[in-house]
Amino acid sequence: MPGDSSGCGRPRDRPKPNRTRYPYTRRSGNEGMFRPFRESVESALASVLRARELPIDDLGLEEPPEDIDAVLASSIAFRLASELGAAPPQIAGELAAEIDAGEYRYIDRIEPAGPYLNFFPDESYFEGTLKAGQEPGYGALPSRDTSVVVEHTSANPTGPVHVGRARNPIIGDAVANVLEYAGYDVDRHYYVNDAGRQMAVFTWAYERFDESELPEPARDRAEYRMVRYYRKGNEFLENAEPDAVEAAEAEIESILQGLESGDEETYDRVTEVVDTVLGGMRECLARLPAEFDEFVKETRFMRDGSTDDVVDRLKALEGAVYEEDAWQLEFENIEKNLVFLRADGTSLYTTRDLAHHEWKFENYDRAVTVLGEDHKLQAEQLRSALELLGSDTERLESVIYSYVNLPEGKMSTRRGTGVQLDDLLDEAIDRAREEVETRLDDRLRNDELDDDDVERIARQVGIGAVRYDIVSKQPTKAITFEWDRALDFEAQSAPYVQYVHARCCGIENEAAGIDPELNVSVLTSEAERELLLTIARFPGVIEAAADDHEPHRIATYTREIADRFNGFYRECPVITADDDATKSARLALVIAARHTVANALDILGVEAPESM
RNA sequence: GGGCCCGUAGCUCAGCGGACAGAGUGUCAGGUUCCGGACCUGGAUGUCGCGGGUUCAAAUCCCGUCGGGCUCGCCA
Repeated sequence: MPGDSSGCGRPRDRPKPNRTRYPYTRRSGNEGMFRPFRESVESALASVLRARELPIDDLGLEEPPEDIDAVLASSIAFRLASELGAAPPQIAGELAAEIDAGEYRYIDRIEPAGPYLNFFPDESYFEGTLKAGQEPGYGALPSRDTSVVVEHTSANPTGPVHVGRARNPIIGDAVANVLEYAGYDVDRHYYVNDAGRQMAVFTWAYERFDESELPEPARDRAEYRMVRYYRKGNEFLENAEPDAVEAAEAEIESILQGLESGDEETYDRVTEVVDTVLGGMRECLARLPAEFDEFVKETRFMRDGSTDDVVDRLKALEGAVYEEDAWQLEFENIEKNLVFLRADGTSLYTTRDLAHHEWKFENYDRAVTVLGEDHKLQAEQLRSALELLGSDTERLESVIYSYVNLPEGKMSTRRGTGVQLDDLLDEAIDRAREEVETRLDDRLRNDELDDDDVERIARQVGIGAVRYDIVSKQPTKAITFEWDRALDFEAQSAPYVQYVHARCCGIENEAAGIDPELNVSVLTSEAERELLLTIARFPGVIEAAADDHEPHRIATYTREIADRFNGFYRECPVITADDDATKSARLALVIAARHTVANALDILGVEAPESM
């Protein structure tokens, strides 16, 4: 949906925080040749079908199997068989003969292969790919002039980020990245649940208990110090004398009421706790790194009156009922009612989230939310309620992931069970460091890594491996966390791809006296051609991954291009090639491959080391 | 019990209407006087959970069934 749908000042006017990870990409992109080639194929097919007065709504386009070096194929002949009363292979042959490939850009020839039509690229396709690949921003698609807010993580500020939730920032960051590469104007939001009962309990506990009553924090950082109050408070509420619990509940209730009525003093008390804990959590997330343009607090939508407004409009809806001392909304296709106002007049999380999402719709063209599968029902209710309130919910999309569990069960901040993300990252870095050090002795390359390099590589490889492991799988698949599996650097992992990038850098460094040249006429070997074809596909992969919010496709692609590059590396020496023309052309190919790998890794949030 | 998600090689996973179901790992056998061996080459390995159906074509869509996860709070 191009263009502006609700006209309004967008937050993109605000200065963005410094996200230093993206040194060159996403601004000066180059979309390369794949999509233009596909357009040519589409118009070629459409034209021949139109001439026969056949429908053109489904061209049956697909990518051919690996052993066929066509860029695209069509299975249209199957669909026409009954209508034309001929066998698919015959139809394919006729169609191929009726299309004059010369009339269409980038298409060299069209060959029937049984029932299929294969579309082969001409030299300009390879030339254009090599040229586009020279640009650091290769792969990034043209601007769509459409703003998207990606909300992810949004973990309650109750304590350290544990691995159970780690999928959220990792998937969320990659979804935001791939949308950015696909030409959307992206903002990343963390929605802060600072108005719920959990925060009232936390605030009460923080004020009620003294640090001397608490155990040592597991780590010297804000959220680790603070979570001790939260756990202590919850333990108290479960085990203390009834009178004491009652008094505590009264205090908690007064905090909730204070927030609801907009009491400044209450707000300040809660905010102190929220901001302190959140500050620590941000430091943890920054290690991934997952950074945000804005932390949006739900109290904002209570204080500005928009939640009250939503409540009034909900009450006026046909499905609104007052039952069992609460205002509820009935849905046609969801069994469970949405309770949106308690008898005491306080709102609920989803009520505030409705106001939040209306605000998103006012400020962005589209909204994507990354959330755990346990929130799925709530998300469906939210969508339906928004629809009833008059929003166009086509603009809202969810990415659902299932939780990472321990072999022994769920992780819980409140109970203090689970593996902290900090611990996982530390362990990953430690194991990566060991790996670097054991490999130090038998490195072929003579480039003297110093201690800082070792530390850098350990961090890039260790954190990269954790991210890659999570982002490379479909989010809907359940994961049981096991240390050795999560930290396996062999397998299909980040280091394998990172190594290709480092190899490219190594070659480029050695190639000091050689100038890259965009001369595909000397890149004739199968390995060179296949690498170029793989590079050419990159923008198409980005487009598909962005359309479906599936960053794991980028991870699959990184393995393919890494395989292709290693094949090229084996067959085709660059520095020691026979003649200068070959050296220069191959160097250009290495550069294109490096940009492609770097940008694919960038989308995944994995660093691309120059040496390792 | 109702709803949703997942079930593909021993293990971890791609593929999600079309050309013989693919990788990695593990296992077996090999490869570096040559740009980075965290690499590469080759062999072996599958009732795509099971049973029906739709289709010219099903791992892919539909129905049923079994196994696992999530969910069905005036929590978030």
